[in-house]
Amino acid sequence: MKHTSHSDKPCPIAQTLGIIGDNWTLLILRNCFMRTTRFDDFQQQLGITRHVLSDRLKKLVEHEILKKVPYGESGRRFEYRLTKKGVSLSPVLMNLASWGNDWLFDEGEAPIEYVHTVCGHKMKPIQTCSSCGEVVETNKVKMVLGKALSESIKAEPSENLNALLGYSINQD
Amino acid sequence: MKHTSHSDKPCPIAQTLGIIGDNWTLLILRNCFMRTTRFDDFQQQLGITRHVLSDRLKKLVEHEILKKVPYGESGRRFEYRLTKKGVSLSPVLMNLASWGNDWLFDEGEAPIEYVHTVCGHKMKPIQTCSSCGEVVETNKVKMVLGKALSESIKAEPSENLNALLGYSINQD
DNA sequence: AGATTAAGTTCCAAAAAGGAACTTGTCAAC
DNA sequence: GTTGACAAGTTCCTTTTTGGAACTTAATCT
Repeated sequence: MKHTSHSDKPCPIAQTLGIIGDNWTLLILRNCFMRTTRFDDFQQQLGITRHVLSDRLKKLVEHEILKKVPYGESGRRFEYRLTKKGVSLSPVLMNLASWGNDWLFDEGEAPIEYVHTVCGHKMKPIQTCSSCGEVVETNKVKMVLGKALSESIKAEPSENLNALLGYSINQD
Repeated sequence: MKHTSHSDKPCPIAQTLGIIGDNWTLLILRNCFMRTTRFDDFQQQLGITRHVLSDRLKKLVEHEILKKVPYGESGRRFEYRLTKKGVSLSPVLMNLASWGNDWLFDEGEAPIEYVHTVCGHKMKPIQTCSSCGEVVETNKVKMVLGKALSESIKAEPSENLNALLGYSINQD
């Protein structure tokens, strides 16, 4: 009935996708990271319709991923700027880019690459564990229920319990 | 005119989002990582309509993110399983989950957490540099044009060159 | 003053998603 | 050997969301 926003589910992935998981928002954010700040610039660079752009920017501002900053004397023109919350989406974008480079382009033909300015070399993002610092392999990670969700499950046992227990990776 | 797929742009983020960047695909993949393999299970767990689910699974199989494996005697029933290409999307999902945990829930109330089974502790994914191994801060990364894109830019200078030069991060 | 720019709105047609029932081939039980 | 249930989709119709283009409003440039 109501257009199902994923935001009511108790899953951080679903809720995050409820905010940024549509066809345009992550591209808007990509351009934010590339210093685009103004309405018409987003519109032209992305080829998005003005109506949809307006909606998405509003939503991003509501969720404090962007902030709308007046500029100029009159204060009637605005810049959209990433907040800390917005900047912290950077790993999501970098991993999307890295996956695209790895799987959608030939070796050495990746259209966009990252350079780590600290060491000066080309880089890919590598995931490590915040506890032990080691590189994390996908099949060495388990999902576990946090307090809130495990309580809500106890209160209302659901048929997709299996979807919440953990995961392991299928080969090939 | 044609429904703009982002796939024709020379950007790995846009192309990746052209494949997995719609409202449902990443949730389907989340459930793949949680061992869901069958059509009806996806449908019930996600509450997605069968038609859309069918489309999305087809697309994921075409892009070799999932493979469709017959099972049972008749071979007329199928499992959808992650390929290597699909499994390598794991960092994207983990970072979405980690961002959601950090920003959408209170301390200690995160509904789903990760445990690194090597060290046995709760973990968040931390990005490090594939060259020097150090932790990567967002504002210490620069985007650079790869060969293919810089050639294509030379051939056809575009008004959004600025969108391709690099980025730095806005504070707050 | 007149033209241009910025940031949106409004309106209509086209595309995509939601909802529910229907199909097709298998298996298992009566 | 007919009935019922199941798995994996399709089909059909309605509602929502996009796309495309023009219009608005106020401020700014020339």
